Amino acid sequence: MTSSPLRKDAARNWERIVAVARELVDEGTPLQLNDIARRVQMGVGTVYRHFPTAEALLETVATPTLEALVAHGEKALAEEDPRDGLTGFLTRTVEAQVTDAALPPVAAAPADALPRTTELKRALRSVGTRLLGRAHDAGVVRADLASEDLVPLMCGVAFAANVHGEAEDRVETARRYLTALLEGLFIR
Amino acid sequence: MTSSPLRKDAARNWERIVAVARELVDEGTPLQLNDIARRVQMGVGTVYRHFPTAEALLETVATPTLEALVAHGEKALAEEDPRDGLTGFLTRTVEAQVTDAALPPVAAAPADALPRTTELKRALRSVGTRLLGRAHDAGVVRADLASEDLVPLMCGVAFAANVHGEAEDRVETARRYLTALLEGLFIR
Amino acid sequence: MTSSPLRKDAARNWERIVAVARELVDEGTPLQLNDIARRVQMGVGTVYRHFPTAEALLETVATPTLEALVAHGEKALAEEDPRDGLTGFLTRTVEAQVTDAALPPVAAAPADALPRTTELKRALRSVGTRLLGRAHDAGVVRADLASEDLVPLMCGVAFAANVHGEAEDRVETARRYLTALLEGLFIR
Amino acid sequence: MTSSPLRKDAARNWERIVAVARELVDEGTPLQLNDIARRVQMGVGTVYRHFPTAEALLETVATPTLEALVAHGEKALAEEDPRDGLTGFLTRTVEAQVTDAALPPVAAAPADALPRTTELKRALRSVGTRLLGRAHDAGVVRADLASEDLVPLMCGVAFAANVHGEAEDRVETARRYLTALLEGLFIR
DNA sequence: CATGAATGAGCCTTCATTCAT
DNA sequence: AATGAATGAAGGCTCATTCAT
Repeated sequence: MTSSPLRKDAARNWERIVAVARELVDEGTPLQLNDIARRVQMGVGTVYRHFPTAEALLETVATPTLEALVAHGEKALAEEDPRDGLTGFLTRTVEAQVTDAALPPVAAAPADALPRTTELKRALRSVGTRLLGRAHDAGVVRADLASEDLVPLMCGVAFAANVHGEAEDRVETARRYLTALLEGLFIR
Repeated sequence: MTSSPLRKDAARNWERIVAVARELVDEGTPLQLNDIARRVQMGVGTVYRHFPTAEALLETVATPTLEALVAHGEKALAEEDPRDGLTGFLTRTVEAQVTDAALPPVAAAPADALPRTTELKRALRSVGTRLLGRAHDAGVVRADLASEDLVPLMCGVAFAANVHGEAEDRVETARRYLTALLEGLFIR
Repeated sequence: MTSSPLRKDAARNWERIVAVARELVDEGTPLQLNDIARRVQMGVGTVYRHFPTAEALLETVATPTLEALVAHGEKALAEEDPRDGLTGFLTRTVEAQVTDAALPPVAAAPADALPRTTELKRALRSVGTRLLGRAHDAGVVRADLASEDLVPLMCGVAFAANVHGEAEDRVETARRYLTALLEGLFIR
Repeated sequence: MTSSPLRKDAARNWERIVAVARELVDEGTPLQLNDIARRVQMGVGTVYRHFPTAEALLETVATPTLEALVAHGEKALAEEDPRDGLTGFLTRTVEAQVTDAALPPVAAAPADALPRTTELKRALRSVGTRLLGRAHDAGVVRADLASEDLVPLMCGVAFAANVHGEAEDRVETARRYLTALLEGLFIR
């Protein structure tokens, strides 16, 4: 009844798969479970057991980033200035989207493959809502900006930066776009 | 032998293909030349003769909208107020992107399939540049906003609206997002 | 009842087609009637009227070379030495096969598309037979060498030279191979 | 995960495919992977998994013959008379080319699909070179005959025999042509 | 005669998913 | 649990040939 040693094996496999998937995402290669199985030297079946779909794997790859964003958001709630808190959070979010190719599709997807993802996205919206609420309460933000707009807007900014150019200054560009947008969202 | 404007029957086929493609685009179905051939009851070869790739067809579908945008842009140059001119143009652009599903992929694509598309996109950027130039000259717009940013930003706004919800209020949402952004772009 | 002016047109078209086909053959491009129609700026139908199949066109392209070979063969009959006559003829034949890419397929084909080709190939075999006959009569050639072997052997030599290398020394190589073969065919 | 020599069932499929391919080759039908899949009653994917291209399959079909030729060549090295050794080897080679329709395209192809084929062709050239070397050393062969000429010449002889007639006496014809050629290659 | 649009069989290839081993 | 062979629908594209204009 002790946790069998297979557990360890399985865990290692899981890690290997995710690691390789991360590499593929980083180099812009579309995730295909067959392809991954070959690269990690496992049977397709094994990969499928761990990740029933490519989306599930992608979401898993994106998870750490999502977690970090949530964590950052929580911290931002401790900021003195509501405006700075919200700004910092949104900036981080946009940077993450532009930096981590796993994020945009996960963030924009209407449906999730993993419960964990749903949970994290909810948590993210939740901090966003709270941060925005503080800003609203302080009267520093446009009244017609709802918390449901935050994610779409961040996706939009990241998307715009990607359209701008495939170059390496996308973070730069994204920040510039976000700055302009925030300028419009906040009340002076 | 003279490259005539297309024979009557061929022209009819061309129209049928484009019409069906437009329907598919509207209902969100991805364009596939084989699929289209089946639907229009023509041999695949016929469709391929008219449109060598799905992109070419998509661009053809998008063409009227692009033309309308360019036309509107030209008119906007006649506006008294540089700010109104630019705003009107960008609004139309965003509305078009949200309204016509053929536009976003064409607008965001780094390469075009048809010369006509390249031409239209160039024309569009051109009016945009001129409208922005007037605004710059009048000192009503952020100095760091370059004309190369216009297209990406409009794509971003439209994308954000699409992420927000698949519902029918996307135009509404897009306008709202654009308003906020413009608020940030223009100098008060 | 006078030969209509269309004749002239048609003749010019015919020439254009053959000229372009020759170019294609020379550059190793496979002959496709559609392709050719585009290049000569004619309707496919026109090309088809002149040449019902690609083979017919290829044979037409090969015709002048075949005629030259026949002509040379006739002259070779006038040579004093039967051996020299045959040798010269075969050398020319092999050179032609290696030099003119239209020849090998036509020579090796079991069936012809054009009567003219059949005629020429027959004429060629005929001179070959007569030249070989003279050599036989003079007792300078292996008894088991039949006139039906001449064409295949020349095709074989050319083919060998082509296999040897795609380089430009194929004529050279072909001559070397033919020399060796002739050494074996003639009696010393 | 260890690249095992193939699972039992997979091996059976492999054999079936190769067997059917061999039949097709023998009856002169061009190899098409889809066609084969249909004939062996397997999914196309299965055939593609085993043989990525038609060439790979063709080479696989040709492999046993190539192996036999190499084996024969090795034995020929043991022959007393260098001339007999070389003659025997070349005869076998030509016979194989005329007998096995899989051989000519593989032999004449400038590039190979399978490493095994490259290996075998190299081995074949190698024995050829050694056999020719012995003949050269014994001074029984034309000085201008290089080992690179062997393959082309054998291909040429086989080709000539095929041109001669599609009949069943091609082996006969090929032998006759080879005899004549050898007569010219060896020094009396 | 010339034109060239239309045809559509036919070939190639990929990939998500299942399932026997 | 792991494996990886098998599947086959699906999509892409070409090209020889016909025939209405």
